Amino acid sequence: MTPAATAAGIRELPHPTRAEIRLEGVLHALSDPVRLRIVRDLAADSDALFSCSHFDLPVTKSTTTHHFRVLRESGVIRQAYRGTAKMNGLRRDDLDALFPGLLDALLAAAARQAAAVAGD
Amino acid sequence: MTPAATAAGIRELPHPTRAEIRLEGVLHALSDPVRLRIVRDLAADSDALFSCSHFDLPVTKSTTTHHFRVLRESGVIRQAYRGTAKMNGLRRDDLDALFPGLLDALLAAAARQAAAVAGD
DNA sequence: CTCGTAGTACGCCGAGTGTCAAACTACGGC
DNA sequence: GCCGTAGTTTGACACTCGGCGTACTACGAG
Repeated sequence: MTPAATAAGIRELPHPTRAEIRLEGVLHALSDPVRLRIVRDLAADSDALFSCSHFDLPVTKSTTTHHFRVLRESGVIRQAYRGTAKMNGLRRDDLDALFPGLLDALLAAAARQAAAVAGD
Repeated sequence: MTPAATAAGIRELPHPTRAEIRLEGVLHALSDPVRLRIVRDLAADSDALFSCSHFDLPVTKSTTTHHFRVLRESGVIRQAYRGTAKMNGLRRDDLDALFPGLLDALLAAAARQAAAVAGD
């Protein structure tokens, strides 16, 4: 069925506005290893947009969809359809405006921890 | 009973070592409004230690205990007994060493959001 | 039109979370 | 020794989360 979906043929994805982004939500979204990894990959190429299938995640498609949804609903990423693919991009501008320095500190911390674990 | 507790009369609280602190755990600990508030209060007076009862939290004592435990086990705070009271302090040195700039960015973000909500 | 690929939706499950009340332990003061 | 205060523990509850499979809906290629 998907009631309001087939109406115009355009599935609008609900994104929180910048003002609606909650710090707790962002932290919760980033407290999952899979999602943290997605964000790190996304941040590595801030300009480029990646499709969901680009990521080599250790979970199934439905779980992937779930994680991307959490990231989108918490305001961390932005999603847009392009053909059958769905492109994902970091909302760096919004996050930097709301919480200056937070994203960079977070990414640096994640990179640092990844390096520590690797060299363990 | 509390087996190894009454032995010496000193209840040692298990803290993760600096190397054991995981970024995901810290983010998860801070993704709860109650715990984020505790950390903010703690950070306001980094030198001072506060007892659990010092905080005016909208939850019962047992829930408070639970939140403090999550914070301690994730490596965010350090706890020590002093008489019947349990003093709580931020592990700022460890966190700054592990994730430079993260705590400051987090606290600034929390303060910024609190101000935005207040002026809503 | 048909088919394949990309992603979604739904339901299910086990595990974990936040909350509470109630019973308990520990310490200090009387 | 007794009592009150501070905090813990336990068990219960509703809820959420992360994971899965399956069935489904788009869109593009042929």
